[in-house]
Amino acid sequence: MRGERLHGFRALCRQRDLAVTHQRTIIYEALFSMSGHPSPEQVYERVRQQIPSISLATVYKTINTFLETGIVHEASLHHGSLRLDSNLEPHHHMVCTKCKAIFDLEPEAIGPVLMKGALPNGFRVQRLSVEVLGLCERCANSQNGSLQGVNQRLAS
Amino acid sequence: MRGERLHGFRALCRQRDLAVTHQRTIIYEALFSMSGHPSPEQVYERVRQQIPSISLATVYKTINTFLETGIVHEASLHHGSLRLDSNLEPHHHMVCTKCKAIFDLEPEAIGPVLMKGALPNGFRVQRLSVEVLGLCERCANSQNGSLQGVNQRLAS
DNA sequence: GTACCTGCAAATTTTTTGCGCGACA
DNA sequence: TGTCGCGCAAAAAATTTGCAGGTAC
Repeated sequence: MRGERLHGFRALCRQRDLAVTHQRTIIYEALFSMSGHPSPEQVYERVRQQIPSISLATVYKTINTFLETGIVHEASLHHGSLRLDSNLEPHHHMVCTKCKAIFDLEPEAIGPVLMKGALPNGFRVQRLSVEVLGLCERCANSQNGSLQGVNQRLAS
Repeated sequence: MRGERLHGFRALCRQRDLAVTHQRTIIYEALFSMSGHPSPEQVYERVRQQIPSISLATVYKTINTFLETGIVHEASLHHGSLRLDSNLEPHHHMVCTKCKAIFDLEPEAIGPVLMKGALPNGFRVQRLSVEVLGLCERCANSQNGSLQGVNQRLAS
C-alpha cells in the first residue's frame, strides 16, 4: 500500500517532468494521510514532524506545483480574496479554475439536485450550491498562464 | 426603483438593529449595482467615487456586518486560507457557513446533476461540484451571538 | 553538468484591530 | 445623550518572491 503510493508518486512526477525530491514525497504523503481538508499551515505542521528543517515557503511552493499539475485539488474555490454575491435568490455559479472568474448561471440552467443519503451528524442545511468548474473562453484559448491577473480583472 | 431599494435598505437595517449610515447606504448601493462578484477592494474603488474620504477598513467592517446579518452572501466559500483536497475522485462537500469546516459527502449522497441550459460563451467544463451549505452540529447548537439568531429567523 | 529545487529572509497582499472623534437614534 | 460607526494607523494573517547553495537526473 505504502509502496504502491510511493510508486504512484514517482510515476505522477515523471508524467509531469517533476523531480522526485524528499520534500515533495513527504508532502505528498502528508496530504493523502490527512483526513480533513488541510490548509498549507496544517500540512506544514505535519511535514515538520518528518523534516523539521523544512520551510513554510517550500510547502507553499510544492502545494502550488501539485495544484498546477493536478496532483491535488482545491477544496474551496479559494479566491484569494473575498468575493461578494448580492443576489440572495437561489442560483448557481460557473467558475474558471484558471483565472477564478465567477459567472452566474440562470436558475433553470441546473436541474433540481437530489439529496439521497443522510447527512452526517445533525448538519442543518441552509442552501445548496452547484458549481460548474472549468475554463472560461479566454483561458481555454490562451495557452500561457501569464494573463491570469488580467483575465480576472477583465472578467468582473 | 431607487427609492424602493433605499427603503428596503432602511428596513433591512431596522430588522437587524443596524444604524443607517451614509457609508453603509453607499456600500449597499455599490454592491447591488456591481454586476460581477466584486472583492472588497473593488467595492472600495467604486465607493470612493461617491465618498472619497472613506477608508478601506470601513468597507471591510461594513461588508463583514452585511455578511453576518445576511444582507449579502459570499460568492466563494472563502476559507481565508487555501484548503486542499487529495481525493481526485468526483465527490461533493458539505460546508459549515459559520466555522467553515468542510465535510466530504459520499458520491451517492447527491443525485446526478442535470445541466439544462447552454453555458455562456464557450466555457469548457471540467467538473461539477455540489456544495451543501449550512451549519454543522456544533455551530447549530451554539446559540451565542445575537446576530446568529437574526440570521436564523430571517433564513426561515 | 545543468537545470531545477530548497531554505531563508524580506516583500506583498489581504484582512483585522485599537483608539479617539463624530454621527445616528 | 449614549451608543455605535468611522477613519487612521498599525498589526496580523496568508502568500509570494529573490537569491544563494544544494540535489535530482
